Amino acid sequence: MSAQALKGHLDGMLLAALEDGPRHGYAVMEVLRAGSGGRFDLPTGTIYPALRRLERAGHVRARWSEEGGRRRRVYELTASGRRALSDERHAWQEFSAAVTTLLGPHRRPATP
Amino acid sequence: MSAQALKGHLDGMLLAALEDGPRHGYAVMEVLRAGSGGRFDLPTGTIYPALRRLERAGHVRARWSEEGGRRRRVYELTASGRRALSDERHAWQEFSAAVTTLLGPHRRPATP
DNA sequence: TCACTACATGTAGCTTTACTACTCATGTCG
DNA sequence: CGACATGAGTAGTAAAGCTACATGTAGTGA
Repeated sequence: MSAQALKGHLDGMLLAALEDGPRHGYAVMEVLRAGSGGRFDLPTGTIYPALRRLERAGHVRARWSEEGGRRRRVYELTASGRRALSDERHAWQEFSAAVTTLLGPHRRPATP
Repeated sequence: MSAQALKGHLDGMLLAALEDGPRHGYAVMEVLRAGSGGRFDLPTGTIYPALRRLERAGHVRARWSEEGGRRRRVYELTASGRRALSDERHAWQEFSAAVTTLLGPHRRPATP
């Protein structure tokens, strides 16, 4: 997977990972890894700053939770986050359709 | 379209635009615009540096052409460029499948 | 007990890549 | 003549993910 292939598409996936309920960062990381068949095995240096970005943007709300001596930062979608997710889904459909069209498949010239 | 949605995917599309024969930069630009239904209306500041990048990488070969007082820089795929295009197509399929899976569609909870 | 691994969060600095905002030049159409 | 499409290019900027690190707890196996 190219280094910056997911530039601009990560936020949508993070929001989607939070759609079914609040999750903490590490869990979000595993959702991405599992849901992509291991292709998106993102380092913590990617995931945590991205979540903070979404928090600053008002798309998620965060709180600390302590369970069994384990502190976790739990993120939850806001209304704005749901709207953003919907927008991202729409944008992704348009984007991926356009790229798929432009990228081929290679139609080899007819040999009559 | 999000500002840097195509980070990392542009090169493949440029290579694809050159697959059916040599083209100059401006023509490549129009292939992307037309082929995306107007969604990828990229500024020259994006397209020309990108083509030079591909040239440096050895994926395209460039030459000057003069027609009717109009100088054009014509780009052509190299063997390495064809390999790269094939790789990009494969990477795109994996990538887009993973994103599509992760992004949804939203399965709303059953209401029995 | 000690080491190692999984869990859990985070930051500083780097790199890549596309975008903005220009410059320069020719041909054509009103 | 002026505006616009064609055609190529650069300098500087911003964004976003990655690398490499720091920090700490809990569990597991030797």
